[in-house]
Amino acid sequence: MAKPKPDQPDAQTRNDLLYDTIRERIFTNRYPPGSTLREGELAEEFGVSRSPIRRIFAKLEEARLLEIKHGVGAQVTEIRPDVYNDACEFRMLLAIHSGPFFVSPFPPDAPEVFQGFKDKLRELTPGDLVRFSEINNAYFTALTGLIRNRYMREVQLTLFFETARAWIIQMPDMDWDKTIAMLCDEIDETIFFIKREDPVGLGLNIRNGIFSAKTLFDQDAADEEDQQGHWSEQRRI
Amino acid sequence: MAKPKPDQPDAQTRNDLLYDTIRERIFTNRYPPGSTLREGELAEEFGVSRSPIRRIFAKLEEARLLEIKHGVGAQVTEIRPDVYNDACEFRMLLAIHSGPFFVSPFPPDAPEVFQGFKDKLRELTPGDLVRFSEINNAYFTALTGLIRNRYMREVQLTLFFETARAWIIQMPDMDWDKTIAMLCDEIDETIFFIKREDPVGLGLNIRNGIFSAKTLFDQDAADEEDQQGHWSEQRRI
DNA sequence: TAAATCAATGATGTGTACATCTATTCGAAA
DNA sequence: TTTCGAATAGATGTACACATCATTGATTTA
Repeated sequence: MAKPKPDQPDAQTRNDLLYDTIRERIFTNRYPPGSTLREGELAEEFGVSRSPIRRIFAKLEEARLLEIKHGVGAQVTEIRPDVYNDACEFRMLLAIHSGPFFVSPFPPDAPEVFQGFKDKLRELTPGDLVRFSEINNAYFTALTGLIRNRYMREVQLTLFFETARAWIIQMPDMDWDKTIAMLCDEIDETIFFIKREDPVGLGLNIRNGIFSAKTLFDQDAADEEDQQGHWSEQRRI
Repeated sequence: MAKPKPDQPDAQTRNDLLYDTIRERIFTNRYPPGSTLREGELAEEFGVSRSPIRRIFAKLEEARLLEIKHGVGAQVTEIRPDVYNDACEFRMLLAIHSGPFFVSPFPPDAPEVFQGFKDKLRELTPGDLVRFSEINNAYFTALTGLIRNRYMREVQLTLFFETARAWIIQMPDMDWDKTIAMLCDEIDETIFFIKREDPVGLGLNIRNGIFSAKTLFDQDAADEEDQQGHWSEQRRI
Protein backbone atom coordinates (compact mmCIF):
# COMPACT_ATOMS: atom_id res chain seq x y z
CA MET A 1 0.00 0.00 0.00
CA ALA A 2 2.48 2.58 1.17
CA LYS A 3 5.44 3.06 -1.10
CA PRO A 4 7.70 5.63 0.52
CA LYS A 5 10.45 6.10 -2.00
CA PRO A 6 12.97 7.94 0.12
CA ASP A 7 14.74 9.70 -2.73
CA GLN A 8 11.59 10.85 -4.50
CA PRO A 9 8.94 12.20 -2.13
CA ASP A 10 5.36 12.06 -3.35
CA ALA A 11 3.82 15.00 -5.15
CA GLN A 12 1.81 16.20 -2.16
CA THR A 13 4.88 16.53 0.03
CA ARG A 14 6.86 18.16 -2.77
CA ASN A 15 4.20 20.82 -3.35
CA ASP A 16 3.87 21.57 0.35
CA LEU A 17 7.63 22.00 0.48
CA LEU A 18 7.52 24.32 -2.52
CA TYR A 19 4.79 26.38 -0.88
CA ASP A 20 6.77 26.67 2.34
CA THR A 21 9.90 27.62 0.45
CA ILE A 22 8.30 30.47 -1.46
CA ARG A 23 6.44 31.71 1.61
CA GLU A 24 9.65 31.61 3.61
CA ARG A 25 11.33 33.79 0.98
CA ILE A 26 8.56 36.35 1.39
CA PHE A 27 8.76 36.25 5.18
CA THR A 28 12.52 36.73 5.19
CA ASN A 29 12.25 39.57 2.65
CA ARG A 30 14.29 37.74 0.05
CA TYR A 31 11.23 38.72 -1.98
CA PRO A 32 10.65 42.19 -0.51
CA PRO A 33 7.25 43.98 -0.63
CA GLY A 34 6.60 45.39 -4.08
CA SER A 35 8.87 42.95 -5.90
CA THR A 36 7.45 40.91 -8.76
CA LEU A 37 7.49 37.10 -8.98
CA ARG A 38 7.07 35.30 -12.30
CA GLU A 39 5.59 31.85 -12.66
CA GLY A 40 8.02 30.86 -15.39
CA GLU A 41 11.14 31.72 -13.39
CA LEU A 42 10.10 29.77 -10.33
CA ALA A 43 8.89 26.87 -12.47
CA GLU A 44 12.29 26.68 -14.10
CA GLU A 45 14.17 27.01 -10.80
CA PHE A 46 12.30 24.11 -9.21
CA GLY A 47 12.11 22.00 -12.36
CA VAL A 48 8.32 21.85 -12.63
CA SER A 49 5.76 23.28 -14.99
CA ARG A 50 3.81 26.47 -14.35
CA SER A 51 0.77 24.58 -13.09
CA PRO A 52 1.92 23.77 -9.54
CA ILE A 53 3.44 27.23 -9.22
CA ARG A 54 0.14 28.77 -10.27
CA ARG A 55 -1.64 26.85 -7.55
CA ILE A 56 0.82 28.10 -4.94
CA PHE A 57 0.46 31.67 -6.20
CA ALA A 58 -3.32 31.42 -5.88
CA LYS A 59 -2.95 30.28 -2.28
CA LEU A 60 -0.49 33.04 -1.45
CA GLU A 61 -2.89 35.55 -2.97
CA GLU A 62 -5.66 34.25 -0.71
CA ALA A 63 -3.28 34.68 2.23
CA ARG A 64 -2.79 38.32 1.18
CA LEU A 65 0.91 37.81 0.53
CA LEU A 66 0.74 38.21 -3.26
CA GLU A 67 -1.30 40.26 -5.71
CA ILE A 68 -1.54 38.52 -9.07
CA LYS A 69 -1.95 40.86 -12.04
CA HIS A 70 -2.79 39.61 -15.50
CA GLY A 71 0.01 40.21 -17.94
CA VAL A 72 2.33 41.60 -15.28
CA GLY A 73 3.21 39.10 -12.56
CA ALA A 74 2.66 38.40 -8.88
CA GLN A 75 3.65 41.32 -6.70
CA VAL A 76 4.51 40.85 -3.03
CA THR A 77 2.01 42.93 -1.06
CA GLU A 78 3.18 46.22 0.36
CA ILE A 79 2.38 47.10 3.95
CA ARG A 80 0.65 50.46 4.26
CA PRO A 81 1.34 52.36 7.49
CA ASP A 82 -2.32 52.55 8.51
CA VAL A 83 -2.70 48.81 8.04
CA TYR A 84 0.48 48.28 10.05
CA ASN A 85 -1.00 50.34 12.86
CA ASP A 86 -4.22 48.34 12.79
CA ALA A 87 -2.22 45.13 13.00
CA CYS A 88 -0.17 46.35 15.96
CA GLU A 89 -3.22 47.59 17.82
CA PHE A 90 -4.97 44.28 17.34
CA ARG A 91 -1.89 42.21 18.16
CA MET A 92 -1.39 44.06 21.43
CA LEU A 93 -5.00 43.43 22.42
CA LEU A 94 -4.59 39.72 21.74
CA ALA A 95 -1.29 39.54 23.61
CA ILE A 96 -2.66 41.28 26.69
CA HIS A 97 -5.50 38.77 26.99
CA SER A 98 -3.68 35.64 25.90
CA GLY A 99 -2.65 34.61 29.41
CA PRO A 100 -5.54 32.17 29.97
CA PHE A 101 -5.00 30.74 26.50
CA PHE A 102 -1.56 29.27 27.19
CA VAL A 103 -0.98 25.61 27.92
CA SER A 104 -0.63 24.83 31.58
CA PRO A 105 1.84 23.84 32.76
CA PHE A 106 4.45 24.95 30.23
CA PRO A 107 6.48 22.16 28.57
CA PRO A 108 9.52 21.23 30.70
CA ASP A 109 11.96 21.79 27.86
CA ALA A 110 10.61 25.24 26.96
CA PRO A 111 13.30 27.26 28.80
CA GLU A 112 16.19 25.58 27.01
CA VAL A 113 14.41 25.88 23.64
CA PHE A 114 14.16 29.64 24.04
CA GLN A 115 17.70 29.81 25.40
CA GLY A 116 18.70 28.25 22.08
CA PHE A 117 17.22 31.15 20.14
CA LYS A 118 19.20 33.60 22.24
CA ASP A 119 22.42 31.72 21.54
CA LYS A 120 21.71 31.78 17.83
CA LEU A 121 21.11 35.52 17.96
CA ARG A 122 24.47 36.03 19.67
CA GLU A 123 26.30 34.11 16.95
CA LEU A 124 24.74 36.25 14.25
CA THR A 125 26.82 38.21 11.74
CA PRO A 126 25.83 41.89 11.97
CA GLY A 127 23.67 42.83 9.00
CA ASP A 128 22.60 39.30 8.11
CA LEU A 129 18.91 40.17 7.81
CA VAL A 130 17.80 36.89 6.25
CA ARG A 131 19.28 34.80 9.06
CA PHE A 132 17.92 37.24 11.63
CA SER A 133 14.46 36.87 10.12
CA GLU A 134 14.71 33.10 10.29
CA ILE A 135 15.59 33.16 13.97
CA ASN A 136 13.03 35.83 14.80
CA ASN A 137 10.30 33.89 12.98
CA ALA A 138 11.28 30.64 14.66
CA TYR A 139 11.24 32.34 18.06
CA PHE A 140 7.72 33.69 17.66
CA THR A 141 6.51 30.42 16.16
CA ALA A 142 7.74 28.60 19.26
CA LEU A 143 6.21 31.28 21.48
CA THR A 144 2.74 31.01 19.94
CA GLY A 145 3.20 27.25 19.98
CA LEU A 146 2.61 27.50 23.72
CA ILE A 147 -0.94 28.74 23.08
CA ARG A 148 -3.63 26.12 23.57
CA ASN A 149 -6.48 27.70 21.58
CA ARG A 150 -6.03 27.09 17.89
CA TYR A 151 -7.43 30.42 16.72
CA MET A 152 -5.64 32.58 19.27
CA ARG A 153 -2.46 30.82 18.19
CA GLU A 154 -2.91 31.06 14.45
CA VAL A 155 -4.15 34.64 14.35
CA GLN A 156 -1.24 35.83 16.49
CA LEU A 157 1.23 33.98 14.29
CA THR A 158 -0.28 35.22 11.02
CA LEU A 159 -0.27 38.83 12.15
CA PHE A 160 3.28 38.50 13.44
CA PHE A 161 4.44 37.43 10.00
CA GLU A 162 2.61 40.30 8.33
CA THR A 163 4.14 42.95 10.59
CA ALA A 164 7.58 41.35 10.87
CA ARG A 165 8.07 41.76 7.11
CA ALA A 166 7.48 45.49 7.30
CA TRP A 167 9.66 45.77 10.34
CA ILE A 168 12.66 43.91 8.98
CA ILE A 169 12.60 46.14 5.90
CA GLN A 170 13.57 49.08 8.07
CA MET A 171 16.20 47.25 10.10
CA PRO A 172 19.15 48.47 8.00
CA ASP A 173 18.41 51.97 9.28
CA MET A 174 18.22 50.84 12.89
CA ASP A 175 20.98 50.21 15.38
CA TRP A 176 21.86 46.53 14.90
CA ASP A 177 23.37 45.87 18.35
CA LYS A 178 20.56 47.73 20.08
CA THR A 179 17.94 45.71 18.23
CA ILE A 180 19.63 42.40 18.99
CA ALA A 181 20.00 43.35 22.65
CA MET A 182 16.35 44.30 22.86
CA LEU A 183 15.21 40.98 21.44
CA CYS A 184 17.57 39.06 23.74
CA ASP A 185 16.13 40.88 26.73
CA GLU A 186 12.64 39.95 25.61
CA ILE A 187 13.63 36.30 25.31
CA ASP A 188 15.19 36.48 28.77
CA GLU A 189 11.91 37.67 30.21
CA THR A 190 10.03 35.02 28.24
CA ILE A 191 12.17 32.36 29.92
CA PHE A 192 11.62 34.02 33.28
CA PHE A 193 7.82 33.95 33.00
CA ILE A 194 7.86 30.38 31.73
CA LYS A 195 9.96 29.21 34.65
CA ARG A 196 7.64 31.02 37.06
CA GLU A 197 4.59 29.41 35.41
CA ASP A 198 3.09 32.88 34.92
CA PRO A 199 1.14 32.81 31.62
CA VAL A 200 -0.46 36.21 32.23
CA GLY A 201 2.97 37.77 32.65
CA LEU A 202 4.11 36.04 29.48
CA GLY A 203 1.22 37.57 27.54
CA LEU A 204 2.04 41.04 28.82
CA ASN A 205 5.67 40.47 27.86
CA ILE A 206 4.58 39.72 24.31
CA ARG A 207 2.53 42.90 24.28
CA ASN A 208 5.56 44.90 25.36
CA GLY A 209 7.65 43.35 22.62
CA ILE A 210 5.09 44.42 20.01
CA PHE A 211 5.04 47.93 21.43
CA SER A 212 8.83 48.17 21.40
CA ALA A 213 9.01 47.04 17.78
CA LYS A 214 6.32 49.53 16.82
CA THR A 215 8.19 52.32 18.58
CA LEU A 216 11.39 51.53 16.71
CA PHE A 217 9.42 51.31 13.47
CA ASP A 218 7.57 54.58 13.99
CA GLN A 219 10.74 56.44 15.03
CA ASP A 220 12.51 55.27 11.95
CA ALA A 221 9.61 56.05 9.65
CA ALA A 222 9.30 59.51 11.18
CA ASP A 223 13.02 60.20 10.81
CA GLU A 224 12.80 59.30 7.18
CA GLU A 225 9.96 61.33 5.82
CA ASP A 226 9.13 64.05 8.33
CA GLN A 227 11.99 65.32 10.42
CA GLN A 228 10.23 68.33 11.88
CA GLY A 229 7.05 66.65 13.11
CA HIS A 230 5.79 68.26 16.28
CA TRP A 231 5.19 66.13 19.34
CA SER A 232 1.52 67.07 19.47
CA GLU A 233 1.03 65.46 16.07
CA GLN A 234 2.69 62.24 17.14
CA ARG A 235 -0.41 60.85 18.85
CA ARG A 236 -1.70 57.68 17.32
CA ILE A 237 -5.10 56.12 17.25
CA MET B 1 -7.98 51.99 -23.49
CA ALA B 2 -10.89 50.95 -21.32
CA LYS B 3 -13.42 48.82 -23.12
CA PRO B 4 -16.21 48.06 -20.66
CA LYS B 5 -18.46 45.71 -22.58
CA PRO B 6 -21.53 45.82 -20.39
CA ASP B 7 -22.90 42.43 -21.38
CA GLN B 8 -19.59 40.58 -20.99
CA PRO B 9 -17.74 41.48 -17.82
CA ASP B 10 -13.98 41.04 -17.89
CA ALA B 11 -12.38 37.83 -16.73
CA GLN B 12 -11.25 39.23 -13.37
CA THR B 13 -14.77 40.21 -12.40
CA ARG B 14 -16.20 36.93 -13.65
CA ASN B 15 -13.75 34.88 -11.58
CA ASP B 16 -14.38 36.93 -8.46
CA LEU B 17 -18.08 36.35 -8.94
CA LEU B 18 -17.50 32.63 -9.36
CA TYR B 19 -15.43 32.54 -6.18
CA ASP B 20 -18.12 34.38 -4.23
CA THR B 21 -20.81 32.09 -5.61
CA ILE B 22 -19.08 28.89 -4.56
CA ARG B 23 -18.12 30.30 -1.17
CA GLU B 24 -21.68 31.46 -0.62
CA ARG B 25 -22.90 27.92 -1.29
CA ILE B 26 -20.58 26.63 1.39
CA PHE B 27 -21.63 29.31 3.87
CA THR B 28 -25.32 28.62 3.34
CA ASN B 29 -24.75 24.87 3.63
CA ARG B 30 -25.93 24.16 0.11
CA TYR B 31 -22.59 22.34 0.10
CA PRO B 32 -22.70 20.93 3.64
CA PRO B 33 -19.57 19.88 5.57
CA GLY B 34 -18.29 16.54 4.35
CA SER B 35 -19.82 16.82 0.89
CA THR B 36 -17.58 16.43 -2.14
CA LEU B 37 -17.20 19.00 -4.94
CA ARG B 38 -15.85 18.02 -8.35
CA GLU B 39 -14.00 20.38 -10.66
CA GLY B 40 -15.63 18.95 -13.75
CA GLU B 41 -19.19 19.43 -12.52
CA LEU B 42 -18.70 23.07 -11.54
CA ALA B 43 -16.77 23.77 -14.72
CA GLU B 44 -19.66 22.44 -16.76
CA GLU B 45 -22.28 24.31 -14.71
CA PHE B 46 -20.55 27.66 -15.19
CA GLY B 47 -19.45 27.01 -18.77
CA VAL B 48 -15.70 27.29 -18.18
CA SER B 49 -12.82 24.85 -18.20
CA ARG B 50 -11.37 23.21 -15.11
CA SER B 51 -8.54 25.76 -14.87
CA PRO B 52 -10.40 28.68 -13.26
CA ILE B 53 -12.28 26.28 -10.98
CA ARG B 54 -8.98 24.77 -9.88
CA ARG B 55 -7.71 28.21 -8.94
CA ILE B 56 -10.81 28.87 -6.87
CA PHE B 57 -10.51 25.49 -5.16
CA ALA B 58 -6.91 26.25 -4.24
CA LYS B 59 -7.99 29.52 -2.65
CA LEU B 60 -10.83 27.89 -0.75
CA GLU B 61 -8.39 25.26 0.51
CA GLU B 62 -6.10 28.02 1.79
CA ALA B 63 -9.14 29.52 3.54
CA ARG B 64 -9.72 26.15 5.23
CA LEU B 65 -13.11 25.71 3.58
CA LEU B 66 -12.09 22.82 1.30
CA GLU B 67 -9.75 19.85 1.53
CA ILE B 68 -8.55 18.79 -1.91
CA LYS B 69 -7.70 15.11 -2.22
CA HIS B 70 -5.95 13.70 -5.25
CA GLY B 71 -8.15 11.31 -7.17
CA VAL B 72 -11.15 11.92 -4.94
CA GLY B 73 -12.39 15.51 -5.00
CA ALA B 74 -12.67 18.61 -2.85
CA GLN B 75 -14.42 17.94 0.44
CA VAL B 76 -16.06 20.73 2.41
CA THR B 77 -14.29 20.84 5.77
CA GLU B 78 -16.05 19.34 8.74
CA ILE B 79 -16.22 21.27 11.98
CA ARG B 80 -14.92 19.21 14.90
CA PRO B 81 -16.49 20.00 18.28
CA ASP B 82 -13.18 20.91 19.93
CA VAL B 83 -12.36 23.31 17.12
CA TYR B 84 -15.85 24.78 17.39
CA ASN B 85 -15.26 25.35 21.11
CA ASP B 86 -11.93 27.05 20.41
CA ALA B 87 -13.61 29.32 17.89
CA CYS B 88 -16.39 30.29 20.31
CA GLU B 89 -13.97 30.95 23.15
CA PHE B 90 -11.85 33.18 20.92
CA ARG B 91 -14.84 34.93 19.35
CA MET B 92 -16.24 35.81 22.77
CA LEU B 93 -12.91 37.28 23.85
CA LEU B 94 -12.81 39.45 20.73
CA ALA B 95 -16.42 40.56 21.15
CA ILE B 96 -15.96 41.55 24.78
CA HIS B 97 -13.04 43.83 23.91
CA SER B 98 -14.27 45.15 20.58
CA GLY B 99 -15.97 48.22 22.06
CA PRO B 100 -13.07 50.64 21.45
CA PHE B 101 -12.66 49.23 17.94
CA PHE B 102 -16.02 50.44 16.62
CA VAL B 103 -16.39 53.53 14.48
CA SER B 104 -17.49 56.58 16.39
CA PRO B 105 -20.07 57.88 15.95
CA PHE B 106 -22.10 55.10 14.36
CA PRO B 107 -23.45 55.77 10.85
CA PRO B 108 -26.80 57.63 10.99
CA ASP B 109 -28.56 55.04 8.83
CA ALA B 110 -27.37 52.07 10.90
CA PRO B 111 -30.60 51.63 12.93
CA GLU B 112 -32.82 51.34 9.88
CA VAL B 113 -30.37 48.97 8.19
CA PHE B 114 -30.57 46.55 11.10
CA GLN B 115 -34.31 47.04 11.34
CA GLY B 116 -34.38 45.80 7.75
CA PHE B 117 -32.77 42.51 8.75
CA LYS B 118 -35.41 42.01 11.43
CA ASP B 119 -38.19 42.59 8.90
CA LYS B 120 -36.65 40.06 6.54
CA LEU B 121 -36.46 37.50 9.35
CA ARG B 122 -40.15 37.99 10.12
CA GLU B 123 -41.12 37.35 6.49
CA LEU B 124 -39.18 34.10 6.46
CA THR B 125 -40.80 30.77 5.59
CA PRO B 126 -40.26 28.36 8.51
CA GLY B 127 -37.58 25.84 7.60
CA ASP B 128 -35.99 27.87 4.80
CA LEU B 129 -32.44 27.36 6.03
CA VAL B 130 -30.69 28.76 2.97
CA ARG B 131 -32.56 32.06 3.11
CA PHE B 132 -32.07 32.21 6.88
CA SER B 133 -28.34 31.74 6.38
CA GLU B 134 -28.26 34.55 3.85
CA ILE B 135 -29.97 36.97 6.23
CA ASN B 136 -27.93 35.87 9.21
CA ASN B 137 -24.69 36.25 7.27
CA ALA B 138 -25.72 39.66 5.97
CA TYR B 139 -26.60 40.78 9.50
CA PHE B 140 -23.24 39.85 10.96
CA THR B 141 -21.42 41.29 7.95
CA ALA B 142 -23.15 44.61 8.56
CA LEU B 143 -22.42 44.35 12.27
CA THR B 144 -18.69 43.81 11.82
CA GLY B 145 -18.79 46.51 9.17
CA LEU B 146 -19.09 48.95 12.06
CA ILE B 147 -15.63 47.93 13.27
CA ARG B 148 -12.89 50.40 12.44
CA ASN B 149 -9.83 48.18 12.79
CA ARG B 150 -9.35 46.04 9.73
CA TYR B 151 -8.04 42.95 11.54
CA MET B 152 -10.57 42.99 14.37
CA ARG B 153 -13.23 43.23 11.68
CA GLU B 154 -11.96 40.51 9.36
CA VAL B 155 -11.08 37.99 12.05
CA GLN B 156 -14.49 38.32 13.67
CA LEU B 157 -16.20 37.91 10.32
CA THR B 158 -14.12 34.92 9.27
CA LEU B 159 -14.72 33.10 12.53
CA PHE B 160 -18.42 33.90 12.37
CA PHE B 161 -18.66 32.19 9.00
CA GLU B 162 -16.77 29.14 10.25
CA THR B 163 -19.02 28.64 13.27
CA ALA B 164 -22.27 29.67 11.58
CA ARG B 165 -21.94 26.75 9.15
CA ALA B 166 -21.76 24.25 11.99
CA TRP B 167 -24.59 25.95 13.79
CA ILE B 168 -26.99 26.06 10.86
CA ILE B 169 -26.47 22.34 10.31
CA GLN B 170 -28.18 21.63 13.61
CA MET B 171 -31.02 24.10 13.13
CA PRO B 172 -33.51 21.51 11.83
CA ASP B 173 -33.42 19.94 15.29
CA MET B 174 -33.95 23.26 17.04
CA ASP B 175 -37.15 25.16 17.68
CA TRP B 176 -37.53 27.40 14.62
CA ASP B 177 -39.70 30.10 16.19
CA LYS B 178 -37.57 30.21 19.30
CA THR B 179 -34.41 30.64 17.25
CA ILE B 180 -35.91 33.40 15.11
CA ALA B 181 -37.19 35.18 18.19
CA MET B 182 -33.78 34.98 19.83
CA LEU B 183 -32.05 36.50 16.83
CA CYS B 184 -34.68 39.24 16.57
CA ASP B 185 -34.14 40.12 20.22
CA GLU B 186 -30.40 40.33 19.60
CA ILE B 187 -30.96 42.68 16.67
CA ASP B 188 -33.27 44.79 18.82
CA GLU B 189 -30.54 45.21 21.39
CA THR B 190 -28.02 45.93 18.64
CA ILE B 191 -30.23 48.81 17.47
CA PHE B 192 -30.61 49.96 21.07
CA PHE B 193 -26.87 50.18 21.69
CA ILE B 194 -26.28 51.88 18.35
CA LYS B 195 -28.88 54.55 19.08
CA ARG B 196 -27.35 55.11 22.51
CA GLU B 197 -23.86 55.42 20.97
CA ASP B 198 -22.62 52.73 23.35
CA PRO B 199 -19.98 50.69 21.48
CA VAL B 200 -18.88 48.80 24.60
CA GLY B 201 -22.44 47.65 25.18
CA LEU B 202 -22.67 46.61 21.55
CA GLY B 203 -19.55 44.45 21.93
CA LEU B 204 -20.98 42.75 25.01
CA ASN B 205 -24.21 42.16 23.12
CA ILE B 206 -22.28 40.36 20.40
CA ARG B 207 -20.59 38.24 23.05
CA ASN B 208 -23.96 37.26 24.47
CA GLY B 209 -25.20 36.30 21.04
CA ILE B 210 -22.23 33.98 20.57
CA PHE B 211 -22.84 32.42 23.97
CA SER B 212 -26.52 31.87 23.25
CA ALA B 213 -25.77 30.20 19.94
CA LYS B 214 -23.17 27.99 21.59
CA THR B 215 -25.65 27.00 24.30
CA LEU B 216 -28.25 25.99 21.74
CA PHE B 217 -25.58 24.10 19.81
CA ASP B 218 -24.23 22.26 22.84
CA GLN B 219 -27.70 21.33 24.10
CA ASP B 220 -28.62 19.93 20.76
CA ALA B 221 -25.37 18.03 20.35
CA ALA B 222 -25.78 16.58 23.84
CA ASP B 223 -29.38 15.51 23.19
CA GLU B 224 -28.29 13.71 20.08
CA GLU B 225 -25.46 11.48 21.13
CA ASP B 226 -25.62 11.12 24.90
CA GLN B 227 -29.08 11.32 26.42
CA GLN B 228 -28.17 10.11 29.86
CA GLY B 229 -25.12 12.29 30.39
CA HIS B 230 -24.82 13.40 33.99
CA TRP B 231 -24.63 17.10 34.71
CA SER B 232 -21.21 16.74 36.28
CA GLU B 233 -19.84 15.48 32.98
CA GLN B 234 -21.26 18.40 31.04
CA ARG B 235 -18.33 20.69 31.80
CA ARG B 236 -16.37 21.74 28.79
CA ILE B 237 -12.84 22.97 28.40
C1' DT C 1 9.72 68.82 -31.89
C1' DA C 2 6.23 66.41 -29.67
C1' DA C 3 2.44 63.63 -29.35
C1' DA C 4 -0.02 59.73 -30.78
C1' DT C 5 -0.26 55.24 -32.83
C1' DC C 6 1.01 50.62 -33.34
C1' DA C 7 3.82 46.62 -33.35
C1' DA C 8 6.72 43.61 -30.54
C1' DT C 9 7.64 41.34 -26.28
C1' DG C 10 6.68 38.90 -22.30
C1' DA C 11 3.63 38.09 -18.67
C1' DT C 12 -0.72 35.57 -16.90
C1' DG C 13 -5.41 33.15 -18.15
C1' DT C 14 -7.71 29.27 -20.46
C1' DG C 15 -8.46 24.89 -22.51
C1' DT C 16 -7.00 20.20 -23.30
C1' DA C 17 -4.39 15.84 -23.50
C1' DC C 18 -2.26 12.81 -20.71
C1' DA C 19 -0.27 11.02 -16.08
C1' DT C 20 -1.29 9.68 -11.52
C1' DC C 21 -4.05 8.42 -7.78
C1' DT C 22 -8.27 6.45 -5.28
C1' DA C 23 -12.26 3.77 -4.65
C1' DT C 24 -15.05 0.32 -6.42
C1' DT C 25 -16.19 -3.87 -8.59
C1' DC C 26 -15.68 -8.21 -10.40
C1' DG C 27 -13.61 -12.62 -10.28
C1' DA C 28 -10.73 -16.38 -8.92
C1' DA C 29 -8.72 -19.08 -5.29
C1' DA C 30 -8.80 -20.80 -0.50
C1' DT D 1 -18.90 -18.54 1.32
C1' DT D 2 -15.24 -15.63 2.12
C1' DT D 3 -11.23 -13.23 0.98
C1' DC D 4 -7.76 -11.35 -1.61
C1' DG D 5 -6.33 -9.13 -5.79
C1' DA D 6 -6.37 -7.22 -10.29
C1' DA D 7 -8.90 -4.52 -13.57
C1' DT D 8 -11.68 -0.45 -14.16
C1' DA D 9 -13.86 4.00 -13.77
C1' DG D 10 -13.49 8.52 -12.47
C1' DA D 11 -11.31 12.02 -9.97
C1' DT D 12 -7.27 15.44 -9.50
C1' DG D 13 -2.20 16.70 -10.97
C1' DT D 14 0.94 18.10 -14.68
C1' DA D 15 2.47 19.90 -18.90
C1' DC D 16 1.85 22.42 -22.95
C1' DA D 17 -0.33 25.15 -26.76
C1' DC D 18 -2.72 29.08 -27.42
C1' DA D 19 -5.57 33.41 -26.02
C1' DT D 20 -5.55 37.64 -23.62
C1' DC D 21 -3.53 41.52 -21.42
C1' DA D 22 0.09 45.13 -20.11
C1' DT D 23 4.28 47.38 -21.04
C1' DT D 24 7.76 49.31 -23.96
C1' DG D 25 9.79 51.32 -27.73
C1' DA D 26 9.93 52.67 -32.51
C1' DT D 27 7.61 55.02 -36.02
C1' DT D 28 4.53 58.10 -38.06
C1' DT D 29 2.00 62.34 -38.16
C1' DA D 30 0.43 66.99 -36.80
